[in-house]
Amino acid sequence: MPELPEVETTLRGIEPHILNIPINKILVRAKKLRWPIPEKTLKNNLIGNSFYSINRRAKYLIFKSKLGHLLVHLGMSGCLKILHRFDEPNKHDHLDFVFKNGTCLRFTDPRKFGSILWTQDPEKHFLIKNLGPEPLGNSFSGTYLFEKSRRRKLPIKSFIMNANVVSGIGNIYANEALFLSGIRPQKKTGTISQKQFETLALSIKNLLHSSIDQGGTTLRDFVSGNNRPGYFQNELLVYGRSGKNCFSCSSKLKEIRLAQRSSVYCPLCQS
DNA sequence: CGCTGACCCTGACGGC
DNA sequence: TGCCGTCAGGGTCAGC
Repeated sequence: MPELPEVETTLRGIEPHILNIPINKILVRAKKLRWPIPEKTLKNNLIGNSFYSINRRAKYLIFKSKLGHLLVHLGMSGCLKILHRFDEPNKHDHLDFVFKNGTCLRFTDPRKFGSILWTQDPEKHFLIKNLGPEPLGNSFSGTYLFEKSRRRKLPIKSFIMNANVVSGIGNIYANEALFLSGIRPQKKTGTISQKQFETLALSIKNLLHSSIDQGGTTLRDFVSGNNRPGYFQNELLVYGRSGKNCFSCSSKLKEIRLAQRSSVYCPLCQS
């Protein structure tokens, strides 16, 4: 399941196989995911047309074509795969783009929390326009977080997981980044110093970079677009390790729930 | 405006 | 073996 590095890995995996190849067929097998799939619009605009680029914004993939743009979000359980020849779809294979050369781009999503949408102007789309800066971009920094955080009372973990503050930090990386920064997930956002925010912003950038380098985090059966699994799960320090010993000080890691998401931290290393 | 909790959906897993 | 409750990597939205 996709966090930002998985989405980036997916982009890099599928991009070489589909750019500038005309689309022959679009097969839609689900009526709706998070929102209804705009089947007619997709067919009217994309059949005979092709994608000239794919970009990522937060966890959205934007497939650009000359008539408009396809917006894809993988939700909790979605993935995109390249098939070099057409295979019979399984239960949760909701959408296929079949290209002129026989390549098939297939969207699979058991939980149907993903999104398939069409837009003329991604920057103005309601799901994109309020997103905060990219965590790997230049405008995301400790100073930015500090200024945005004053008088905020919510837990720091909820703050950095809010896509309007910074886009693309999911539960795994929020837990990991707070551990690396020595900050407890439940600490009130407004009480955190500028220096701590500098550490946190840097931790987030380092974490995401190294995860992307390793092809993302694979839990259960996530497979990137080029069918290679990621290896970052071997490096997780706190996520999924509740009750186990801290790698740094050997204390027993604690788990609490914040906004219905599991939050694991070291009671000694994080304060 | 800021924040919390309910909700969308399917599948896996543990306890009884 | 099956039934039930809980949990899962995301995100929106109503309501206080």
